[in-house]
Amino acid sequence: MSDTADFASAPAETDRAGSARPSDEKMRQILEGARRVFLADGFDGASMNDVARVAGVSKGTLYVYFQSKQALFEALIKEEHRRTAERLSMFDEAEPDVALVLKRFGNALMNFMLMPEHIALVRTVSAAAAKFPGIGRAFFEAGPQYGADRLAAYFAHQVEAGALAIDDVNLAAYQFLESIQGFHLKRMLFCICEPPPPQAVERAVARAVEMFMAVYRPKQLS
Amino acid sequence: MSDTADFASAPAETDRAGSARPSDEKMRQILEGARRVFLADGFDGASMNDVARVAGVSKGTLYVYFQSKQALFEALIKEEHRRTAERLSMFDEAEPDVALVLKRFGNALMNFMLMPEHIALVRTVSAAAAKFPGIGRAFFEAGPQYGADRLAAYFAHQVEAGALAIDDVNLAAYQFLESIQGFHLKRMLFCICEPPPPQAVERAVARAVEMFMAVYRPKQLS
Amino acid sequence: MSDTADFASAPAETDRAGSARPSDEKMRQILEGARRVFLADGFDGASMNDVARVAGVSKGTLYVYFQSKQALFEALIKEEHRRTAERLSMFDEAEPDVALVLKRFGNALMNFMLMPEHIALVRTVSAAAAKFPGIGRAFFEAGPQYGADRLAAYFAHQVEAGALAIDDVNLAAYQFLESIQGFHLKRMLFCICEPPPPQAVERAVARAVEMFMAVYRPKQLS
Amino acid sequence: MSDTADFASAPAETDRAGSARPSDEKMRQILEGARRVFLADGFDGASMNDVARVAGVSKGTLYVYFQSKQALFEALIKEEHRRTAERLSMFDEAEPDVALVLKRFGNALMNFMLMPEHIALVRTVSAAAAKFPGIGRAFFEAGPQYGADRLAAYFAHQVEAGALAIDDVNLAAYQFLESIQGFHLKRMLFCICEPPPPQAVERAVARAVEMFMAVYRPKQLS
DNA sequence: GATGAATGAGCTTTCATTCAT
DNA sequence: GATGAATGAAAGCTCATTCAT
Repeated sequence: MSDTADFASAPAETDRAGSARPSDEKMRQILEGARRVFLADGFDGASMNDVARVAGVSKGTLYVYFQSKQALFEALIKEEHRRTAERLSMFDEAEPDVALVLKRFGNALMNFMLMPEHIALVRTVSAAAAKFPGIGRAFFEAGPQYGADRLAAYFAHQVEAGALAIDDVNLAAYQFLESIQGFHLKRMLFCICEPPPPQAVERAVARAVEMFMAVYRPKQLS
Repeated sequence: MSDTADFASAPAETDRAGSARPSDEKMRQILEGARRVFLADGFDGASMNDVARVAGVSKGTLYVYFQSKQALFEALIKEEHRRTAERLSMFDEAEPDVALVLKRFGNALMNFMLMPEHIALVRTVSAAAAKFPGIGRAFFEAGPQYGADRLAAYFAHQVEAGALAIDDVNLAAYQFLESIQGFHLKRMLFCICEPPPPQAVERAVARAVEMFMAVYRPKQLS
Repeated sequence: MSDTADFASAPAETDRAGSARPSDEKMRQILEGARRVFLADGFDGASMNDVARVAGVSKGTLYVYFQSKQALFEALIKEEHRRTAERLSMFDEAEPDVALVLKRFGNALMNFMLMPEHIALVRTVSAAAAKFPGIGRAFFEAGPQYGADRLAAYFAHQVEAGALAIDDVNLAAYQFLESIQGFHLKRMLFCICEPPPPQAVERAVARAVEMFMAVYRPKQLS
Repeated sequence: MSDTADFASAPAETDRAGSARPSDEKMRQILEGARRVFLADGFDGASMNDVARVAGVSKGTLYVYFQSKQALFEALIKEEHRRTAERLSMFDEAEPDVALVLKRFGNALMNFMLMPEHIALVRTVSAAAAKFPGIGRAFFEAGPQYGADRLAAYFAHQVEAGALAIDDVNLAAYQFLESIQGFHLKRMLFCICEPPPPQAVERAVARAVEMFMAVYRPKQLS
């Protein structure tokens, strides 16, 4: 999926029954330290010294687990992809009220995306994308694209069931996603403010759903 | 407007007859060099050495015009704000076809925002926003917010004229802006691809306008 | 013989029936790895990591057999002394044609000394001699000096037998040895070229023998 | 003549009337520091930290004058070549006593070659030759080869003048040079001892000249 | 005995910044 | 005003060595 090396320098994993070997523990410490430092300072701004200190290991140990700063960064971003993708919840296909499903989904998505940690990730990855295109691409595919694909699939089901009237489900998915996120996400990306109050988010989602339903609600029932 | 120093160290401008004095020339060279280097490498990734070389001046000269790397960066970003704001064209209030105005505006906006240079600016600023909040805020205000305000004002006029039916013109402005940009901008931010072909952009704009008009076209005709 | 530690940390050798015990095997592996790495990279340029990898043992094992990098290096050089000394073949005392004996010896010596491996050893030892005088001395005694002593002893026999007329056999031995080696050895030491073709070596030896015989052939027979 | 870069990173030399610009002074300091440190510790054993300290400049300054450790080392060795070649004195073509000329030359050569500094240079260069073949080659050409060429030219003149009978002047030159140097040079290379007492050197030279004259003195007197 | 994870000092190199000219 | 030589702190990374298993 990506053009970058994959944990290449990690100590060989013997994979015995999932027991936490010392190296697993160190690996977790290192990635956690890297997460804190890289997301706060960006790739160029972070120093391996800081990573080591925050992770609570020696500088040398970092290089036992990862070949280079870049390799550690890439491993971290991949780890974050995984988490990101896992956070995208399922849609309740059984629920007949499509607007309700979209509202729930939209709110969950926003609560996740506006977390300072996620904002930091977006910032860091987009900045790094100029240097490491593979990282940007992998993140996009695991994040925005993956989410849009899932939503489009949901739309396709609902269209089949007669609950929505959409000619291009992919386009509709992107339209919906962008219309909820855009405003608050941009504000936070550029560091305008603290996360907005929940009501503000809910209102933004509600308006986006209204707009969406106004356009894509089946017309023929009337 | 911003909490950061303002060209503080630039040589006093005596502004005689608008003729290009040597220091103006140097200043322009430096900012041009800074633009090339900072936008390519980010704040942390850029070195003053590179800036000096690309600008064609000595390293010492940089510090004659700007107190520090940070001051130079801030001056650069402010310069870019100015250009950005200037690019946001006026709306043709006289044109009765609102959809046509929106299409023209949307296309012009996208052509500008998807330029690799602008993408680099967005990346650089959002990354820097974690370190220099003032810079992020200033950019947001001069860019996205300024554009949204102008669009909202246009909407307000059209509502007054009966050409649109919008209760919250600010929200409508953001909805419109995000629904055009989101998809392609994100793809480029994460380095997915070259600028999309003009047709793709036109199609995205057309769809956004359709959606917008479906929701906000005055209903009284029925 | 030398002022440096002597295999101090090697596992005690119980020497049972000469069978290859595991530790003997490891020891051989380690010394072979050390030989490859130290002769290629020099003492400072070599890393224990590389030695371990090339030897096919773990880094820790190195320190089971040798106290330190320096101790391993010294052990290696001593091992090489032994091989070097063993290579210096006997002289055929029975052969009446002294010139023939010298030619054979000279050719054998040169073939050995110009082997890339031996050149690497000379380079490495002479460089290390500044840091570890004992190593340089031991090598000199086991190599050049040992060879000269053997040759001088042969000369003494021939003088006694009336086949040569030499007043200072030691000096004569050094003169002979240097006049064969010098040119080609220096060229290879300074990396001028691949080993010279056998004919070139044979010619150099022949000339040296001629010169030697011209000076030291007994004059009174005529 | 060599395949390595030539003072590439040194500040541009404006070469005005040989006046000592500040950078010339620093350059000399740096090369002097490098000489002390590299010749004492070898290329790998030396650290740029030590060079800076001994030279009395900051570490950063080293990199203003030389791109890298390797570049500094190469510049140093080239500087030493120059000195070496300059030390090889002319032969007194007018002196009719060839043996006397050879003795004087031999003694001067040995006094130079056995200086601890020169020994250190030989060690360092031969060790470095494995890593940087260009350096070894350049040194060989500027040193041993250059000297042998000069001596061969002198021989050619004397042959023409009837003072010597030599068929291969090149070979004769190498034979002579090696037979004086070999013994003492090797002893010092392998760190056997302090420089030998002058008498020992004179004796070695005298014997070499005797041997040489025995072989190459014109035979037509009989 | 053998391992390899872990260390911290030290390596080469870069960088933002200063200052005499 | 403009320069570029000089700096020292800090960067990424390597290494000889140790120690629990």
